[in-house]
Amino acid sequence: MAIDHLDGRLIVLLAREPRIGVLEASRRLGVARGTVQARMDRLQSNGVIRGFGPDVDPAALGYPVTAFATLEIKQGQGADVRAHLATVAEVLELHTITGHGDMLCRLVARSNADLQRVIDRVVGFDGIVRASTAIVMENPVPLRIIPLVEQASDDTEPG
Amino acid sequence: MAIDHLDGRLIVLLAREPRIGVLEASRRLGVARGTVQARMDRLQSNGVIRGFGPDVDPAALGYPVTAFATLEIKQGQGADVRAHLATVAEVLELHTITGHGDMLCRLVARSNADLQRVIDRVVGFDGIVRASTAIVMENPVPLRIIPLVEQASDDTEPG
DNA sequence: TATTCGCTGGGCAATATGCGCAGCAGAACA
DNA sequence: TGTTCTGCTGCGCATATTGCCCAGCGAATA
Repeated sequence: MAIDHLDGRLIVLLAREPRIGVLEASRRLGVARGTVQARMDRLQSNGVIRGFGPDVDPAALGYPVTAFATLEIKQGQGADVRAHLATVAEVLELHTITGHGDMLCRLVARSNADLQRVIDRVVGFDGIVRASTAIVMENPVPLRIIPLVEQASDDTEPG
Repeated sequence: MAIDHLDGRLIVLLAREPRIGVLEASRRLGVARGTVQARMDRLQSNGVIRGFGPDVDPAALGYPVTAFATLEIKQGQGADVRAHLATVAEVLELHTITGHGDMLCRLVARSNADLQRVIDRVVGFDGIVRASTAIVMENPVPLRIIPLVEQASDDTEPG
């Protein structure tokens, strides 16, 4: 479950040079090829590494606007709302949360005007009582995981 | 900029079988190897595909708790706050959003109790006036991009 | 009509992969 | 103290893939 320092270095290396081969990775890390192979297998069957899916930029696809919407759901309609939102391609992720509002979702749109269409599509569903939207202006820290990986691997093996 | 249907199929294929080679991809798509190579190069230099970084699961690293925090920032302290949050490994992403100079960030923690430590760390900074946190309970739609890719490629080439 | 562009299909040397193997050091354990 | 695991090493081999070249060809374009 926990990762050691070699795992951490391997993940960082993979993040930096994603299309690197096992052999080259073993050279960079200074370990045997079989070791890298075994570590990668373990990390993947552990679920630490879910996959190596291509990291697609919505903006480059023509969806440069990102927003977060907090949704208030009618009692007992949760499952229907989830199913509805799953069918909307512009809904990139959906969470159920504590506190004010019941769900939080990340939306993308082709423009600010187009965002209105997306929101209408999202909230145009019976179970949704109210939606409150915040448009993203800047993204000073894009989604990242490497610092956490380094922290986790340092926790395990301080050397 | 826009992607055609072949690009879409290629991205979907890469998403489904990430460690696939160029040759195998060309066989699956029924096109020449050079074509796949050229498309991949183009998608990457376009910025449509940012990379193939390993998709690491924070939960498997020992951080199963996710939360979103909305921050209220003291006027003119934005840059300092951004720099501060960038140093906190548990801050996985940070956005500035519309409203009153506010920010939205995604946090992870080792437990609900540990989340308190993270929040203290986040808000224990001069420029932050107030923080409101929503803990994620379920994640019905994990971060995804494939439906949007399919939509974008269908827009371009309906056939 | 001439040109450009993207795709095809082939060939080539160099490289990487998947796989198996034995040896070895350290840790756990009786 | 001796035994058993476990993980890493370093090696070899057959096969598959890569990176790079080329000429031809059809469609769109000037």
